[in-house]
Amino acid sequence: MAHARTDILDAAVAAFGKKGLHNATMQDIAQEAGYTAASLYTYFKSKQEIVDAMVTRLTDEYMQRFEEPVPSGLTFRQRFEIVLQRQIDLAVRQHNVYHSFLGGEQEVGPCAADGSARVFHSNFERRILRLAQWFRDNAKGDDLGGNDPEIVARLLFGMGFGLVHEWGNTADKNRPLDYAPILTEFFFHGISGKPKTGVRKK
Amino acid sequence: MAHARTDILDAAVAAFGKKGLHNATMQDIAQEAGYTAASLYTYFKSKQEIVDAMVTRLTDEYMQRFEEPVPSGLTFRQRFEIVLQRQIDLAVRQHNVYHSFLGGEQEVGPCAADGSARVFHSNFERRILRLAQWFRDNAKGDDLGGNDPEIVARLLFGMGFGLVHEWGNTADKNRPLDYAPILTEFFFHGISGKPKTGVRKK
Amino acid sequence: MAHARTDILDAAVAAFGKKGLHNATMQDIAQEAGYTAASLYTYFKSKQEIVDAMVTRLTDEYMQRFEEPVPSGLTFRQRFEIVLQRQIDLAVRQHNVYHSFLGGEQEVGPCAADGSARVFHSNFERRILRLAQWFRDNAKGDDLGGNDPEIVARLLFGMGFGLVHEWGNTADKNRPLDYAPILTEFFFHGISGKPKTGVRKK
Amino acid sequence: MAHARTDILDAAVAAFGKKGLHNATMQDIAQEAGYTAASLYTYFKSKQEIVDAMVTRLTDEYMQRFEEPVPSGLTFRQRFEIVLQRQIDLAVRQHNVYHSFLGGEQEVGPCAADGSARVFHSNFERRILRLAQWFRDNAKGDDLGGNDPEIVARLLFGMGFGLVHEWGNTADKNRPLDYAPILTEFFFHGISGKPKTGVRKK
DNA sequence: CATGAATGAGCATTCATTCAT
DNA sequence: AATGAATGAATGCTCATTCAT
Repeated sequence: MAHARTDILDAAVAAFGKKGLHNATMQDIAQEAGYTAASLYTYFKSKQEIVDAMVTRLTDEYMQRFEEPVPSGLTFRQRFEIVLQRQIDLAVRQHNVYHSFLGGEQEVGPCAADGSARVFHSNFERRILRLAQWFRDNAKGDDLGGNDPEIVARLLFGMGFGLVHEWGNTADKNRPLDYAPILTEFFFHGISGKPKTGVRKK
Repeated sequence: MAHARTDILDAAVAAFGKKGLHNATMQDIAQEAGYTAASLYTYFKSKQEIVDAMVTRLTDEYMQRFEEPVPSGLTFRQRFEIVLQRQIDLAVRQHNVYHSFLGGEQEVGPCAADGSARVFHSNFERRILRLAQWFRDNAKGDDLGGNDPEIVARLLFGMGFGLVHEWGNTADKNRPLDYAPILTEFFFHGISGKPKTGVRKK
Repeated sequence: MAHARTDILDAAVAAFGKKGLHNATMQDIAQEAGYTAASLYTYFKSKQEIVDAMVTRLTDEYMQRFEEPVPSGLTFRQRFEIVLQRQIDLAVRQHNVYHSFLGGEQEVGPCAADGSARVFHSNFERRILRLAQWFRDNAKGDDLGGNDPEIVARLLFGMGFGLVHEWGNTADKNRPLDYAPILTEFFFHGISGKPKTGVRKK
Repeated sequence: MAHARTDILDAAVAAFGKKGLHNATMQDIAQEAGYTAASLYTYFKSKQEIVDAMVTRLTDEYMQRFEEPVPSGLTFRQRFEIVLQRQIDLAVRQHNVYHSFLGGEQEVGPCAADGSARVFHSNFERRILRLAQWFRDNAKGDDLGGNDPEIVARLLFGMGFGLVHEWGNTADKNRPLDYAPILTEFFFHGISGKPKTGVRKK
């Protein structure tokens, strides 16, 4: 049942957020979901599958933020701010798994220890790449100041990560979330700030 | 013997880099170091102690980069570039543990079960805080454009992390490492780049 | 399930009886109980908990022998013989753990290393103390010949232990068990035996 | 060197007294003796050999107490008291290993686990048997009231053990040690005490 | 002789996973 | 569909013992 899967995934998010990917046991997830550990296997074939499903769902939400339409006729910076805000909102919702998740701790399944390389293109990377793509799709002309979209994506994503990181271990969800303006301003002009108008800067 | 401890720590870095903090067993570390698992206990009391020692060593190296003297008479930006370059060099050397390490995977030590909350101020945070302090010590007047040093530190550290992140799973150490100029330029002026044009700026 | 716990405890008694408290492994107990070692953890949290439960059960049986009612209107010596016989019967049943158990091998639990002295008032002592209490409750006037109940309890318990001790390493359960009269007679009159002769004792 | 062996045996007594036969490691013994663990192997082939040597020494001391001459012309009871006092003195000196030692914890060597029954005729038993022999050698006529010497030995030895047992876990060596009269009186007449003279006992 | 260093053999314990009910 | 019960496979850690120096 699709509904049960959703519940379990939610429980997994909670459990992983509390204890980390490894320390959270099937027991933990089950408890959080109101099931017994054995029952989880009705819906998922293994712990790994739960992790994968959770990761996919998390990533899908992220990817989807880029697909949602943006009002037309806006400048690059305006579109940037809209999408940025969306992602920050998402990060807030995901904050409790943010680390376990983005850290991309190289999962090595019980039997994968024998070196069978796992193509685990980290979520961090996947997200950055999608962001880079967004830049390519949206930044025209000199919008990026001539910078490589991927580099720019890395820088921006990293900034967001740095800003958001401290939430990781706290339950302080009430944090002022007006990070969008800070990020935007910094992204466009660095610490120097926008050269406001002509003669300024005496 | 101090030398054996160093070897083991190096082995631990390698093992953790390959398999992650949890998946790497004492066996793995021992093998990497040319010992048997039991032998490690001659030099470290537990796996946790190895992790701690490794973390301490890694963090110490980082912290030390800030202490090393900088030629006098330089502008803020010049000093910034010097320290930045140092840290990038370090990151290159540490790159294989960068994730396990910075991710700060919420270690739940064997004894943490009894609720004694371990104030594990993540390394990520610790480093950011040190960087913020550097800004406070070195940025005078309008050097930071009026921005909060901690926020700025978060943004910069995050950028560096984003840039460096992709190294994590690769062995490609031959990467062009001229990230310093990119970071510097971006840090000071964002994507817009330095306002080059004439009349501006008085 | 309470029944499985009982089975395991029985198995533990057998295993500890054969190999001693330390030498008997979880494997041994499991085998004796028809389980695998891992399964024991479904019913007991640790080996120590098995030991504790076993000790408690053993001690409870002993203590209970004192609570069971005794026909009224009997002399001290008659009551003594009844209770003594009960305890001997119990000792026969418990004989295979008698030593490991009574020896009270100073358990150093895994966590006792931190110096938290465990007041492990040995079972031997506990039993003696209970016996002393029985004397206090049942011996009136000159019944104890003016002797300290605790001393008397020690002497009696010791005698029983000495008599029963040889069973320890043998499977010879068919031993003549008419120890009660011997103990009783000795307890009351020592080797000299009851002064039978005529005029004495009015 | 015989002297080193003695020191090590003393250390073993101390170590075993503190931690028990199993919990005391070679390390512990070595430390107590002022050696390193490896050095012990210069003098003893194995831990088991240390245990055996210690046991032998302890038992020898016990046995010897019976060999020492007793003034001639004494009554059975007088000789009894002398020998008893000697043994109590010894017990005091040995008290810290008394339990581990007498309990005869069925040592199962690392490789003996396969059930190869070890004929470990417990020290407890050996001592009792020696005591029984003493009775046979010294009790003439009706001295034992017609009781079987071995039974009597068991009872007496047990009494002594019961009396002495509480020392086990304490360091209270200053205990009043006038147990000899108590034991003697009890041994000869039980709790009833000696029928002092004729008409007594109205 | 003494020991620092190293190790093989074990052991308690955990956990993802299976399966009969 | 749900679970109680059971377990195989690991893993961190301990310790008696060996041996080159």
